[in-house]
Amino acid sequence: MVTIKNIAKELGVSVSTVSRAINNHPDINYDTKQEILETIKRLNYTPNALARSMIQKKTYTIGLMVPDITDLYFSAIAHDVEEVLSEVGYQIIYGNTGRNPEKEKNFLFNSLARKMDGLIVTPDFVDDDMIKWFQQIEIPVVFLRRRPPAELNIPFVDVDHYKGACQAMNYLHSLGHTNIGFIRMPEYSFTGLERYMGFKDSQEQKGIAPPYHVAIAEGKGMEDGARAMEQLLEMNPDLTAVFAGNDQLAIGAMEWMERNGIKVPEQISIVGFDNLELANLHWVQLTTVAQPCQDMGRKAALLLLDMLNEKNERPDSEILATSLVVRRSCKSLV
Amino acid sequence: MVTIKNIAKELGVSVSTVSRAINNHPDINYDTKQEILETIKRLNYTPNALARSMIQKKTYTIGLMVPDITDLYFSAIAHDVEEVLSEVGYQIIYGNTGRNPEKEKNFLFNSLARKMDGLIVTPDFVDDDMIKWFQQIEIPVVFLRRRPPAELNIPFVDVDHYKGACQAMNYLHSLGHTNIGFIRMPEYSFTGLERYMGFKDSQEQKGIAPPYHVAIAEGKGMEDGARAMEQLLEMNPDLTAVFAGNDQLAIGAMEWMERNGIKVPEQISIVGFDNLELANLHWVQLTTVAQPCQDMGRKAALLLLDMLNEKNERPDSEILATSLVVRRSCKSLV
DNA sequence: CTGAAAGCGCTTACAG
DNA sequence: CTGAAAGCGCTTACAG
Repeated sequence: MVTIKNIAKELGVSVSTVSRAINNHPDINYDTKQEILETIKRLNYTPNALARSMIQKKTYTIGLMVPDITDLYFSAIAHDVEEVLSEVGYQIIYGNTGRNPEKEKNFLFNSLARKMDGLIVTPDFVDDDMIKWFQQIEIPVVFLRRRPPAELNIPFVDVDHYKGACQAMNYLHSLGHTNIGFIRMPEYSFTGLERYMGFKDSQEQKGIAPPYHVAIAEGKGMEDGARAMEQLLEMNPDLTAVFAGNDQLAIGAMEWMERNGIKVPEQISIVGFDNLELANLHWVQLTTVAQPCQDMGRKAALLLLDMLNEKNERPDSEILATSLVVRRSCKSLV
Repeated sequence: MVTIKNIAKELGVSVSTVSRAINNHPDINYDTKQEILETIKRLNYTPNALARSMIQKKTYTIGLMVPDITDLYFSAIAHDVEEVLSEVGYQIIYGNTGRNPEKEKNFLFNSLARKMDGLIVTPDFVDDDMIKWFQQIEIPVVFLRRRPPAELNIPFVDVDHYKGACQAMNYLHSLGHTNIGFIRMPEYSFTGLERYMGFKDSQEQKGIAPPYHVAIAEGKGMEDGARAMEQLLEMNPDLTAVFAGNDQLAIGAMEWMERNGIKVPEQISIVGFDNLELANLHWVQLTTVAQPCQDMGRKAALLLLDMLNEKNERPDSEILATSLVVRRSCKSLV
């Protein structure tokens, strides 16, 4: 492997001089620099980023920890984070936790050992130890789609799931629905919880008394939505509308209804959340709550950059607003 | 920042001893080791992976370069690659090229500077310079979804797109279709080209004379499929079947037909490629060619591991077989 | 079992 | 403008 030493020896100069040529240092003779640059090219020399990082205390690597890169949401985020950060010379070390606490810890601990410059993370298990850990580390961190606990002074970027759910419920209420079922995402899902709170509080504020009919889906996929829909109708055959925690669940529910001869929206109205491309399919035309999926990764990366550049040590968090996309899955009762 | 020196000083031992404790070296007194380990915990010391890598010539990082992480296919790959490799201590440095030659080169060059241990890549621009580059580098590389040019002795993992397309065409032929249109993915797509070759050769072998009616889509999305479908019917109003380069294009075409009162499969049969979850939607029920999406990332990671462990310097490439999934989008003419 | 020393490939004052 | 030297935080023979 060719090193800075080889280049120096080849030309009979010192390694300092070679280093200066590489790093565009002003204190170097023009001709010497040209010669060095040429030799570098000829010998196919690549500076060792590790050695450089050791001295400069900067690795130009950012850790990106997500629960599931396969989730459309997170792949969009990964795309944008990479786009923004690679533009200014950073590389992304990505970790997929699968919501496994061990993998989460592992990734986070490794980020210290590897001296990453910053972290963009979606942690699912922030216990007391984790909180202490986040308090100790000295590199900038941004939370993505998760709100840090009160003890942690970490900026975050998230969508206002709660308000989004309220938008959906207000719409349903405005159409005259009161007997509304809810298909909730699995309990582990933080966003699922917030959306559920939006559902519950909306019903309460509308003066609708419990019990509220909620089916908790086993997963986030379409089959899970179908099963949940079945449960929902078993416990409450009279419901006129369903609010599903995400589009996939909603579409699964629609499929189940289609198979069982229940007409949407004539017999049952349905609203989803996410506004996936799917929701706009001709056969689906699902009314749903859109979240600004494109912006999240970009915003998180920009926040982190501000912190890295010390422009802003503790930038403000961003809570992105949702918007209701009305299509053809709801019927008015009034 | 606490270093191995601090630990050593704290206990009045040498750094060598501390190092031995950390690395489970046998030549160390049991009690000393316990003391050191305890101090490490107390002082919250994390070994510097950069310093270690410099000496050991091993970074435990793998580069993963994909054109678009947002593509379902690549996010599944990224998921599996991470799963397999993180299990044995590697971390993934991920790069998204967006099919931009500059970004591709950048990522590849950086992988040398950062001393990555291996590379799993999907390059779109392998010109002569790139070929030379791949020949020079000394780390193991696996191509994913791309066949390396003949000069390059690099193993790859890919799906047999050509045969898959032939499967689809054979099916259509067996149903009596001969006037078949093809919706081709954009020209930049390598997989699109292979699938197109499968279409063309199948028609030829069936003894069907040109011209073959092909619409090249502008993108890979549903709207692109819709537009292509329109073009296809303009140039050939009599076609009885359409083979689309991927499911999204196929579904876009179906939507367009639905909007224009053309019944699938009564008037026009359609076959897709990929077997996305979408294809199984109740309203879609698209007959399509399934590719073993889960296996690719895993297989590529396993190949790379073999090379990293020097079990096998040049393992065999893997060409994964597709399978036809018959649903309800094709009608028999015989 | 332990420590002193060399060295990984660089950068950065410092002296000239 | 240039070079010698120290040092980043480790590991690894080598000697004892």
